[in-house]
Amino acid sequence: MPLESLNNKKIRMRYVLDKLKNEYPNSKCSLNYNSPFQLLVATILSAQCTDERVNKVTFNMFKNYPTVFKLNELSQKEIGKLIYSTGFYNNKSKSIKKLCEILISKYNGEIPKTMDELHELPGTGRKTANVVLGNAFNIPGMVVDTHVTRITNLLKFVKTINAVKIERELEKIVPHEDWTLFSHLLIDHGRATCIANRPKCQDCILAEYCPSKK
DNA sequence: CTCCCGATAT
DNA sequence: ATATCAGGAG
Repeated sequence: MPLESLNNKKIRMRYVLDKLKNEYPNSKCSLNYNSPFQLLVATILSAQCTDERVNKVTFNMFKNYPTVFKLNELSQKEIGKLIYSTGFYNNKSKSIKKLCEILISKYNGEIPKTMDELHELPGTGRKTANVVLGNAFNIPGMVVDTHVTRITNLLKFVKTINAVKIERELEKIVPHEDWTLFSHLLIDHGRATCIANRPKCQDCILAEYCPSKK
């Protein structure tokens, strides 16, 4: 019984992935970065903030402070000024300042490549860690953000808003090689069509697979 | 669960 | 006015 329902989800997921890949052939990370460190910082900044705004902030920030060593020359307060417009600037600047210190003292300025090590870093939860693993190091990670949470629930692939549970469920359903791409596809679709609180179901390419279609 | 929090669209 | 934006920490 559980096996049958899992297989059904895997089959339905193949159709959904096929549709999404066809609709968003160039789907990829929309944060701008030139190194694993920059991606980590940009992803921390992206909490409850549009990527567009993060890119505006990091454009100037990474131009003047491109490395962990350069950025660490700034105080928390100075970092806070640079990232102010992304919101939560107090928490984020505190995380980034401490992040720089730990990366330098413990990792010789490099970015660790395991979930456990990344997750211990300030401001770095599983979502951020998986973004870095997948996009900077090509290590497949299931990123569960606001779009993935919303759309996988609407599609009834999962029935929970617990990010870890969603991650575990999706890892069973989505092919391993597509884990990183999957979040990018859903983010693209969430921005273009399956928009929070006003989904454009009439224009949705997934409508025939969506139990929540209006 | 609550708090952190500015920018933007509706 | 209100909801939402590539969440994380306590």
